[in-house]
Amino acid sequence: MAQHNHEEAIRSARKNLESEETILGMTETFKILSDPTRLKIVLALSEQELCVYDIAELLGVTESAVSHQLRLLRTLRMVKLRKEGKLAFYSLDDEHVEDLIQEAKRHLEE
Amino acid sequence: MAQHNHEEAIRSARKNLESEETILGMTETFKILSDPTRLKIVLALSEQELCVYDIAELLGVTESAVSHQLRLLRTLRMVKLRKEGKLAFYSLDDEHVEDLIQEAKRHLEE
DNA sequence: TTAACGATTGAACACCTGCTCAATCGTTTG
DNA sequence: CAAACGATTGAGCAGGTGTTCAATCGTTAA
Repeated sequence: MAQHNHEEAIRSARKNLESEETILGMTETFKILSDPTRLKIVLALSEQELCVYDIAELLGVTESAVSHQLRLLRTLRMVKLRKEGKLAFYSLDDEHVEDLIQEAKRHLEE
Repeated sequence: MAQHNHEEAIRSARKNLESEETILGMTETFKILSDPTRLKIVLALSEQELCVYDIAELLGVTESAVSHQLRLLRTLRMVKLRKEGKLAFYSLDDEHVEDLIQEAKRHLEE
């Protein structure tokens, strides 16, 4: 005998879905933090600004790779840029990012 | 004149980096939530369990696609499974996931 | 001015991801 | 039993992602 009402379950669950636009915005946020290089960059910038050269040295990757990733982070307004001579100093441009990271860390610990 | 001490900046920033293992764990968490289909599944399950058929209907995708994604979500212990006859009921297996999602939503709204 | 340095850019490449499709399994129904 | 249904699986494919490499730009130092 059928004990499960498909239509009712679907109707009820639909209430918890966000709009397509909100969904895509949220997945973009998660995606930008889902790459080790980018996450390390955000962590490195959590308490101070750094130039591209320093980030590359710190992470052991080329400046080119860092520059490409910083471009993505800038597009999503996660970091901002300050130019000084030939140096480009980057810093965090969003106070919520660190909360997200702390939450993810908490998820791992338990 | 050089006004920026590269070595000191790098040394200081290194303190904010987590271990490689922690970094990878965090990026995995973000990655699993960075796909629209998977995020919708998690949202749909936020207040009730659902079978694969219902999730597929709700999202307008095939049961196969849902099953593939549920497998990934189960691997990361984000959802758990309860079998009842020929139905497979899935539900959330992590109370931190919703906090992460709320944080991402807050990030969008401001 | 020339050379060196920090940074950026675009193309190319290898790798990964998510879906479709078809086959299959387990359970229930006729 | 056979048929139907819900679910799973694996191969294959199209699209996306992150890095390297080489070329280039802007600024500073020689």
